[in-house]
Amino acid sequence: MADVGRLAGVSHQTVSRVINGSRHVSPSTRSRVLAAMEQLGYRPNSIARALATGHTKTLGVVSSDSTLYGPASTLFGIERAAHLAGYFIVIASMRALDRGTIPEAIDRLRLQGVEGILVIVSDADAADALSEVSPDLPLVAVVAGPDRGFPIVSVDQVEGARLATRHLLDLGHPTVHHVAGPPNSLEARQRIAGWRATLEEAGAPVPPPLVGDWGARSGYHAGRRLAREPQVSAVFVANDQMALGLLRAMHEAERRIPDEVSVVGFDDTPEAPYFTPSLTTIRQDFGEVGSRSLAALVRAIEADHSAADHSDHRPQEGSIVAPELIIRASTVGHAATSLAFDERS
Amino acid sequence: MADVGRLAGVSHQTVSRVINGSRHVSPSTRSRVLAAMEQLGYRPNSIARALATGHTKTLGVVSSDSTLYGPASTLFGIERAAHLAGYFIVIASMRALDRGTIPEAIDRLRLQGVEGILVIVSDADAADALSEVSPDLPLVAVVAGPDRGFPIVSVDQVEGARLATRHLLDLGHPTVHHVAGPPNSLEARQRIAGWRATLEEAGAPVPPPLVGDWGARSGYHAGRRLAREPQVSAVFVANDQMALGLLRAMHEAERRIPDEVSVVGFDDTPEAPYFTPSLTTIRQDFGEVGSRSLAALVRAIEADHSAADHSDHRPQEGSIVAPELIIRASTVGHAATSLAFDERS
DNA sequence: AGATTGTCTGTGAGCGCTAACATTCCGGCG
DNA sequence: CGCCGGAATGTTAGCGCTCACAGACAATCT
Repeated sequence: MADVGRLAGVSHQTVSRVINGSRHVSPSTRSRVLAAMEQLGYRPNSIARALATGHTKTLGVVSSDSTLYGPASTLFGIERAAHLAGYFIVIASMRALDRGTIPEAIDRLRLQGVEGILVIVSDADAADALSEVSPDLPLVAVVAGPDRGFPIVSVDQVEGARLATRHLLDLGHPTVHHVAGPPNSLEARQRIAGWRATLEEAGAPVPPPLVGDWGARSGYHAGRRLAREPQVSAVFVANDQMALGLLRAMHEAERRIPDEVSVVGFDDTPEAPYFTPSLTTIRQDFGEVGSRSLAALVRAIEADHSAADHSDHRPQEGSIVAPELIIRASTVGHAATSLAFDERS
Repeated sequence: MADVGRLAGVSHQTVSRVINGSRHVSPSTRSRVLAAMEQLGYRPNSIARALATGHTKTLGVVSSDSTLYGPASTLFGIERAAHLAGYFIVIASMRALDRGTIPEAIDRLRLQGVEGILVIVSDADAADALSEVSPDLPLVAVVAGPDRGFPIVSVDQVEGARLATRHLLDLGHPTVHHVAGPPNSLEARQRIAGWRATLEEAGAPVPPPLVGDWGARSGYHAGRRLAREPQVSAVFVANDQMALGLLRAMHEAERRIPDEVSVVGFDDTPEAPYFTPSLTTIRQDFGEVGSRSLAALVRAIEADHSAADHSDHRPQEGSIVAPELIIRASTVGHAATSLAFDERS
């Protein structure tokens, strides 16, 4: 920087002013400095700047290392939004999102100098552990469920489950069976809650939900169980992968879909239209969740910088994204909802 | 740090020595310092350390923002390995991996102070652009194809395609049709090459490959085309998602699988066993690719630190991971390869 | 005994930048 | 004509840490 200044005939501080776009630099000086920077191939050192300013322009994302469609999509939504906002994303993934690993990951990121943290969390225990994290850093959670003292952004899981269940009831099914996600998953719990509430409101019996682990395999096993029960006519499966397994099991058992059994999934993965039959499901806009959560975090950070009172770093504004019912052939057999329809959209 | 030193009755430098595990600190001093750190809640500032040492312990990953199974799995493999090696990962994703965006992303990361860069690249033009990136930073590419002047880690795509094609030929099919990935994808090209070479070696005719875009939808359209041609008895599809679409199209056309048409996919996504029928495919160990590429990068960086000669930052050691054929019901109908088999493993 | 080695600790400088204040210069005002 | 204020620039002092060196002291060797 001093070299640039020397070449341009100014002080290092004026170079700094040019870099930071200060208004108090004359146009001629500015262009001389820019030329000198160009000539010397100067690149500002963001580490030194971070040390001097205390701002790293870096955010941490804590995530499971799962390659499930949801978390991965959310992560990329976050990265895109961060890029636009001028922030970098450093990731701390973990095999298991349990009570212990969350604080550890947050600590790693804190040491690394991030200005704020986004946690993509599904496990209930892990979410509880979040409340105990010391609030010295802005933090936003992408997590289903009730308020926990920091901003939350997520898709409305209860509403999604309601849409799915109501759709099946509206089709005339006496009740709707449910293949749930793992018991520790907050999303799974919320989907159970939405499903149950909708059945109860309709006065329909509430069969015991089967429990899966999000994987196609567990959906397959649930499907085998359900296929054996002749009265099962409608199933709401808590994600598309499990729904795939269930479709497979129904196919093996020669239970025709949707004539004998209607199936609704959750997520609307890109493959869902190409299942056999194509899957009615609940679309979640993960990209939107990612960008909204990032926006909330950036707001919190920038409020923090301007606020004199640095006591509470946990702003309250969260955001709920609405889910959407996508009707396909696993619930309704007629042409308007066939593949051809999907292909147009 | 000075405060800690004062409390422990030593200089700041001794505190630094304790933090960095220097051997030249007496046990009693060390424990006094540790106690003082604990008492004051001291956290070392990694930014300041990075400024002083020049090492940020941070690596950049350039990746498309796709949520395809392959790139996402590789990314998490990288993160896991980086964690173990004591490095942080900052990601720079991009919508389109074309010629222009790669250098831009690398520049962003460079400014941010990363010590090395991993590029997960599929697009041929983007890979070409890589060769023009100034070699002032260690760089490892996760990319299919020939040597380009920097270390490459990938799965052997040609071999994978050979395994798939040979498997189908061994089953007695006169030839094997191919649904390829997008023309710009290096993986797609390598898979075409392996498929074509295997057919030619066997003296089988080489039908023109159909072109897809990795999405299930394009596989579906390819499937509709192929289903119309009665002589088609074996299809090698360049990834599992497209294979799903193709299975769907065959099902609609009432072409029975594997009796009339045998299908092999590529990737072995977690869902592949639950397609209808379950999909024979080529397994790629993406996690292994991730960790090997990280290891190669870390080696390059650490060689760099110790080497007096800082002229060439492009070590030549790459690594090729072997693919594996997973036989399931889309090519062989008998019991040994049914779901039950998969479930055991 | 003196010289030599080794261990432990302290001192000062500086990594590259920005914040705060100081200075210069200029035009416009009474 | 002198004074004031604002724009442009310079000066100084850190940000929190590590590096290179220097010093103190004990143990070992000749």
